[in-house]
Amino acid sequence: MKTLAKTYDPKGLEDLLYQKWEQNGYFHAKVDKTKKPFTIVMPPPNITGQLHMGHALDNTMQDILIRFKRMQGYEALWQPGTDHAAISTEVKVINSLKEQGIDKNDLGREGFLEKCWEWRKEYGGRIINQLKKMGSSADWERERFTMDEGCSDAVEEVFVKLYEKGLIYKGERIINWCPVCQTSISDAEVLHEEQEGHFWHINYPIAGEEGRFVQIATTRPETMLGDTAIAVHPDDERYQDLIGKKVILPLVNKEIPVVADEYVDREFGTGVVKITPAHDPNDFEVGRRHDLPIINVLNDDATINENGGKYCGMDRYEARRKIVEELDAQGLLVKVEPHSHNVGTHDRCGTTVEPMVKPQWFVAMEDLAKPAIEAIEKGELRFVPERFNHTYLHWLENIRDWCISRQLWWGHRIPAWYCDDCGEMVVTKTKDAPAVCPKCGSAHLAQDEDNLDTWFSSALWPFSTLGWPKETPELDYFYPTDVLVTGYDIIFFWVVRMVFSGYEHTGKSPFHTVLIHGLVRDDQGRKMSKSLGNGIDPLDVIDRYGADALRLTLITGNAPGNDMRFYWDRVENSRNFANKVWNASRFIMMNLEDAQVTEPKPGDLGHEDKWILSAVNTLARDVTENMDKFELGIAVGKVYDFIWDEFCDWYIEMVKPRIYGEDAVSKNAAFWILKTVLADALKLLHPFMPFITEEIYTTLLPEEESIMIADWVTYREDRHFPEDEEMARRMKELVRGVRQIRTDMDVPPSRKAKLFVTSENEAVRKAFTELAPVYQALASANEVVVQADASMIGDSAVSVVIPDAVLYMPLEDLVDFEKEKERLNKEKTRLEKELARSKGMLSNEKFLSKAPAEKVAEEKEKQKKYEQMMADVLARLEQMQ
RNA sequence: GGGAGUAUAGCUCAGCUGGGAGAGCGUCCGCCUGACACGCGGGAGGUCACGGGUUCGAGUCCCGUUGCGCCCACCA
Repeated sequence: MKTLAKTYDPKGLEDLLYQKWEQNGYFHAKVDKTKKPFTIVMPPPNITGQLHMGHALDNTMQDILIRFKRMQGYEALWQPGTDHAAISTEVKVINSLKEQGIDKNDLGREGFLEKCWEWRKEYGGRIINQLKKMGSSADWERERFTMDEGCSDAVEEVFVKLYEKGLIYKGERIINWCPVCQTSISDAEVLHEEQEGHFWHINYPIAGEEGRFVQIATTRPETMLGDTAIAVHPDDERYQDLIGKKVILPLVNKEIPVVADEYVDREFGTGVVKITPAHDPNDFEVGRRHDLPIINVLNDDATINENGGKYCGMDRYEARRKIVEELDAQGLLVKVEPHSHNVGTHDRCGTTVEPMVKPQWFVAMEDLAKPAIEAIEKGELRFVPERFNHTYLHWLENIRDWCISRQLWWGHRIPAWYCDDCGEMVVTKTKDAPAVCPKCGSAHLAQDEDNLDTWFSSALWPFSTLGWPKETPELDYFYPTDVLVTGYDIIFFWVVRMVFSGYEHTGKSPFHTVLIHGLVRDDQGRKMSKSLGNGIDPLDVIDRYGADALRLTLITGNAPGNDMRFYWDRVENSRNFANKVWNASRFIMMNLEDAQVTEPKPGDLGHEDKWILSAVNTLARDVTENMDKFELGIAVGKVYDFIWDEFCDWYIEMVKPRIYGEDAVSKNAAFWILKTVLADALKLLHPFMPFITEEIYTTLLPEEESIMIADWVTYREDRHFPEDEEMARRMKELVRGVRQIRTDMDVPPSRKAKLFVTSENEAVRKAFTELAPVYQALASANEVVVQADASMIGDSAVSVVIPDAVLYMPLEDLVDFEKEKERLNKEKTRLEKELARSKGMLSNEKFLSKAPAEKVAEEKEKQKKYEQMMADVLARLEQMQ
């Protein structure tokens, strides 16, 4: 048997164990119809990514569930992979090229893509290796990439299919444009932040009516260059005479009409709105209703274009200043008010997005959203915690068409070809791309320059990774998957899109449960971010405290859906727990050395043995229940408490005398229990702390190959001993009482005392007699005498009164009678309070008639005990007079 | 403007279907007791935000108030 170091050192060990697991193929799941499948798809990390606390939490939760199910006998597949992360990667590669003095455009599309693939080759595996450091037991043999052949085929399959159904269309619509990234982005990628701005009130002269103006208010004066109307509410009395007339657009000096539209809020501003269809989503709609021209005044980089006349070439903000200045000079600026309003920014770069009208590709959402909404109602999909059902539904019910085209190079290119000669468009898979135009026969065909939103491919992840659109055995067996684990910030981007894609393409929800977690924040509650520099590197934590400690820290006391803060103190505590487990095991194995342990006969088990056996049995049942309900924090908390408090601080201390004693039968029983309970506890702990449990388990049981393939602990009726659990409770109370006395009386542990236990109850006397050695160990007693009454005990003793018994501790000269009386009086006060409460309840007729019978019986039982204890306390006080 | 949360010990947070107020850290006292000082034993510390209600009984359910962040939203 290996000797174990005094403190647990995870360094080096974790990597070795991981290698062993991987080499033995424990992570690999196969199609096995004799077993039930359990599947989780890993949210694919970006190839540009570095492991952060969010990944650490997300993957720890998944690993816990997978390991738990695997031990329960499921064929557990954790399907991993990485995401090409279109825009993130493209930006990273552009920047790294820039450092080498290379411009993306000089390389051309092909050249640039080569660089991207090089990047992927160099960094794409980095985060996977970091996930392995966490102990993630994903099936790496099945690792996929969103741009690998299969996933790309799935993307084109879906695109063509949806196009043919009319659910994908190309159109001139208003979209969100990022002037820095120079691409369109979807609504989900726009963050709204409240910004302090201004409200400029401007007079627009009414055409043909010298000196008459109409006042409008705007927060973006520069867009007036693209105004093609102004609008008032059709029922607004103030402006009835204006409807149908024209106003002169200042600076541009062009006549534009006054239209009436319900969109206008009479109460807001002046009740007159300038209409810029090219640069505002609402105005775009108004423009459509009134057939207004669309004048785009911005270039892709948000400078004013040639439609802006003399402002052409100016930046949007510079133009704004200039325009305001000139309006003021012309006396058309009425006033400027401070005004806070929401500004849309690009979630990736923070740039203020500019709504623009451009030809883009869209997914029509209305029909697709319907089954995804019904999924919740039908119970085919649920969120944990449930409140996220609302978040999900609300978004789906108000969904707008999804802009899927991106002006990027890295990613899935839109599979559409145009004929240069006749303008015909062909949408088909790349492998079926036409050589000549099917309409005019021209060979001048060019593929659409745009790419797809990166989420278009991740939306298919649960089934594309399993082989779809091919009907693979994996797809048949592992799909639909079971649980999806992700943060609440990803619901709109990913979860929603996976669900409607699942229904549309496979007819099923891709998973039945979405387990949501929150953010890991810093110790001040701030988001961890690069710009703040407050991020904590999980690898650094692992390096200092081990992966098990990090995992335990992330899971303990964290409720689903809630954010948590990261504290080094808590990691330390986790590390301490690992060390505790290590040392308890070390102690057991040291003593077990050379011992031939056999299963004891039931009659050879002591109360304490049956208690701890029963306790771990109950624990297994409870923990399993919590795991089934995804209450991971509660589950691990129970294992933690059991190991530290019950097993280490009580049971191990209790059996020390037997271990060091001569009674072979009793010794064997103790050994067997220690070994059995430890093995069970390790199994229950394994999903949370895989490394340390593996190391100890295989050392404790050298015949076992790995704890990963051990069976989960299940509840056994034949290991349920409620009487012994009760006995243990009583015993602990008594021992705590003795310890309290020793502290109160300043009795050093070195001074051992004889203990008397008196009880009128014969069964209790018997149990205490059998437990005498336990008391000796736990209460530093040199002898324990059990008797029926206290008559033989002198006055010079302190006592502890517990239900059914009184414990006396003769201390001869050490006793301070006043202190002892004080103690007893305190006890008396406590009991009086309890009795009053109990009597109150039991004299309440409503309680007696309405509360469940068991509760009433329980209360009566309590009262009886209190009364008995009170009698004992009073007797002691009497005795001391 | 909507929506969903949260308010429990000095700090950070658990507390599932209503009946014991808890953990970690911190703090006080005593211990290097033959696994562990990354430890052991014993304490102190809370009107469970506030006001109502339902109930025999509420931190736990309902309504309202206040504080705090969060998400969504096209008021120019």
